Amino acid sequence: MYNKWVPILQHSPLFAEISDQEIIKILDCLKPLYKHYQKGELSINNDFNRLGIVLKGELRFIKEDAKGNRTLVNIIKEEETFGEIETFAGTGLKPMLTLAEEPCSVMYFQTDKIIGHCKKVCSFHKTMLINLLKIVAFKASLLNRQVDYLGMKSLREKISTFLLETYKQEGSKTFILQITRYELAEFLNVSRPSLSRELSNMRDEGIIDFYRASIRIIDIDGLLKAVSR
Amino acid sequence: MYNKWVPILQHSPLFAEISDQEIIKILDCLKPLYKHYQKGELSINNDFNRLGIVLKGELRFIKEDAKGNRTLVNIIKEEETFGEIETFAGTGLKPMLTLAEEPCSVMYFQTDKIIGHCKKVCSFHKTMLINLLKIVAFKASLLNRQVDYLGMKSLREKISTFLLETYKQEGSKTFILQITRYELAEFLNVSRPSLSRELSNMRDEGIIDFYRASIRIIDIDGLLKAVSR
DNA sequence: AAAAGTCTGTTGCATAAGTTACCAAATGGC
DNA sequence: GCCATTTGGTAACTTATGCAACAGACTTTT
Repeated sequence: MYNKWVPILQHSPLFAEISDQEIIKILDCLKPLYKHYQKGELSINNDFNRLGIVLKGELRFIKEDAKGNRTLVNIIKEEETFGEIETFAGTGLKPMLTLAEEPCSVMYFQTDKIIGHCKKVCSFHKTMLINLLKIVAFKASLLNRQVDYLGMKSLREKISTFLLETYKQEGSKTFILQITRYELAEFLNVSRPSLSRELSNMRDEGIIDFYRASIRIIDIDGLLKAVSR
Repeated sequence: MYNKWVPILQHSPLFAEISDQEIIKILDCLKPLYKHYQKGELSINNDFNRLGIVLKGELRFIKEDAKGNRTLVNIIKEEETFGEIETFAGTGLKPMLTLAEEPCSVMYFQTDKIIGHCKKVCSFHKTMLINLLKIVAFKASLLNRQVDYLGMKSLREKISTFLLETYKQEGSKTFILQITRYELAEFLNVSRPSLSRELSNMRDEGIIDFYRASIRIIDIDGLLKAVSR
């Protein structure tokens, strides 16, 4: 019954280092729920007491406020998990909307079955816990990074940090950004015109040069100066 | 040798649901390093590949930028752990300074010993992993909350959210804040005068009343209006 | 009780960033 | 090749917030 999904689960970080046979055993043991969302289906996810993994399609998490304004919070794609943090932190959960743009299949694991002290201490169960630990830690480190960015006082500092980070990653002073201005502005939590304005200022000061997505860092020290508050 | 610290470890979330005897077994198995920091000792923590737990005293984590400005990032107290996120996420670590204001004892566990596939799958080892998972998930949920606050566009929204959160928690429209204005301003990532100014505005609008640490919510809808963007 | 220190509110001023709008350059469909 | 759409830069204007400085209320020390 579950076997159909093993080839997909196999590639999920949740089942890293776990063989096909073991995955089947785990599924037999954890008895996950299986849920299918129709194309365009919008549902309220107010039960966060379980760990989800998207098997097929993608699931969009949407926040809706009292006025009915909707904000896209997250997109979970195939093989990715969601709900780990709320589940294991045991903190209050914010009910959210989920939207399936395309048909979407999801498997849900009950928390207490994962965490519960089932006395048969199977080694693959332990591996799964380690995988979960890595997944949650990784998400936490992403949040950490986001907190760092959001906490910066000036737009100049945000931009400089971002460019230095990209530079370090790319290994070259010239690179092509993989995100649009709008996305970058959203990530830095500023408005797009403000971002463009400040980028232009930095260009006028001879710190960087750019044309659309391609950026060239001219004066590294200029960037560093903005970063070291 | 390790036994001395068992009464302290016992109360740490890392060893929740684990008996004294089992703790000793775990220590025997994981062979943690033991380190003592002198009063006032300042060291560079550039080796984040291990999980720390403070046994005695407290350890301050300090960020230092190129210009030498120092910012207090975190204070880890007795029985609390640190370094889990960086350790298990396997992400690049930011070297930080650690400062022991008082004499401070710390135990370090090597990551690979916790995560490594030692074939003896002891049940308490599994419990420890679950505890770790909960700790990291909880820290992630705190980060989540912080991201939410930092991402808000207006100070009014930040204050309103904070007051509504406190109201829900306290169960009364009148309560005493347990933090100073300065600390609240820092948490909301605004300047203290700006915070005071906006609080006063809200008072003038009849939404709240306050005197120093004591706050009274008068118009819940006024708060909600600011929250629902 | 006086003095010193801390916490908080208030004000005026400077400024960074949001907003809106518009245009140009690229991209993609037909 | 042409039109529609997306993406990005710019400018004028408004506004929220930071900053610096001061003053009053409370707290602690002596």
